[in-house]
Amino acid sequence: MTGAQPANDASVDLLSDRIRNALTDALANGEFKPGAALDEQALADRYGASRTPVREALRQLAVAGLVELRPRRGAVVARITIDRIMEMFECTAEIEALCARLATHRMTPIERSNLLRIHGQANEAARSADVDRYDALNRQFHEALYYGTHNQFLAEQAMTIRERLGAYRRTQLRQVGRLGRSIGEHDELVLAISRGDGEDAAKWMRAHLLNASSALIEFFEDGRQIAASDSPAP
Amino acid sequence: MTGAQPANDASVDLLSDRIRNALTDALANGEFKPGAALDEQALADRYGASRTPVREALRQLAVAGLVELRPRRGAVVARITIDRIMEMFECTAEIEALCARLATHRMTPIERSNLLRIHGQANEAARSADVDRYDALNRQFHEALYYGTHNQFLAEQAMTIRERLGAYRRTQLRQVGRLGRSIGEHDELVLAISRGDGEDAAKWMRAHLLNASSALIEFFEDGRQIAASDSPAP
DNA sequence: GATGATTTGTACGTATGTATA
DNA sequence: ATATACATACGTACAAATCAT
Repeated sequence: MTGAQPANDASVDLLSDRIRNALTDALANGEFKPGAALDEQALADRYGASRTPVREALRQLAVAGLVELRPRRGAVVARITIDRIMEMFECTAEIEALCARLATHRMTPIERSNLLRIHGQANEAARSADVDRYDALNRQFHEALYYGTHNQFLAEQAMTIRERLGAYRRTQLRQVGRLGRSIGEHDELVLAISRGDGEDAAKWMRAHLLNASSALIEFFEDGRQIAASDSPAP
Repeated sequence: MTGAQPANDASVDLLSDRIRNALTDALANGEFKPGAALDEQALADRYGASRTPVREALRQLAVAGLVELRPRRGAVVARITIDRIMEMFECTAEIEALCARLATHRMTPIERSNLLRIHGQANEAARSADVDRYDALNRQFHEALYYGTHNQFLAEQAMTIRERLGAYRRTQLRQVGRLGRSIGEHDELVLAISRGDGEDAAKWMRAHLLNASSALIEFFEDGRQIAASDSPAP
């Protein structure tokens, strides 16, 4: 569960790569809170390496948008505003809607039946309220649509954005009732695909993700902060 | 002309940043051919620095997809197949179509009139067959649409992809007749936006970029290779 | 296939700029 | 406001792997 970098993923015998992957996972899991300082020496100690590969990993993560690099002032976990999360959700919603539209016409019969199988399993997981299992199947479902576009580049873009939203997506699924509604939206999406109606599939996918977005925003406006703000008192 | 990295673009007093920017430009201009080896020491000499900042720059460019990093075997300019370029063009076409649709409804009057102004200037440049000027205005035109979506994240995504296609886009514009057709397509797009018909604007934008794609493919299938292949004889 | 040359990957040292007392 | 402490940025050194012969 690390990335959509094109090649290079093969041999991960480089320290800097291992550190980058470890940090990516840690960030996606919310292990480091937004705004938290990422001290090079501390990370070097944590991974039993010198500062050099840590620095390289941090620079790479900065390009991917996961950490913020302030020249000569160190790296912090990317601080993110609610507005930006909303922007990211809208972007995801539109790109995944696009994937749904293209995949509707391009999936092979095998891919289509695979999608249905995943959807069925997700339904079961939802009935037994197994959030973690549903989360995993949900990801599989969306990834099946990415690759169903038969456009590898687009699929990578979609994956990358989805990964960046990962930490926020999970909180949202745990809201009461959200899981059931999510399944319902998938139902409609799958029906539209089966009908071969790409535009309608896109519409349902967009609605699905915008609903998830709304759920998240409500959740946060119920008093919680997103970033552990460290800005000084005015 | 450097990038869509969120923050950090402010103070470029870091050597690694300057080198990264210089390399980005060099790559976009086709100064280094795909598949060409990027020797760390050679680049360090070229930029009057040590290998350390060069390495950091290369790692960053690898995340952005501009160079390919083979562990312990050095970095090469990202090799790209025609299929992948087609995928990238389709992805750009769809994402820019999306931008056009959103921008149609979201641009402020000022942004709209600015778009029209740029379009007018591009028309002039096209009439005088000033390809370089047209190229610059064309970029402004598309960027105006990105930011017209009022979704900063989406705009950054669009910019990043556009940059990655930069080196290939230019060759395509120099084909006979392509420039005139490009203007005609912009005309229709601008009309649709003025009418407030977002769906139609999206349609024209998609067509515009897919045409550019076709032009490029024909160009390459006329005997030219994309990557200076260095694979060994079979 | 073995050996030498070249280049990468990592560690470490030092200077410069930033934060803090 | 000045000085001290500290983290970063860059350079250099060396080990290990790749390549060329």
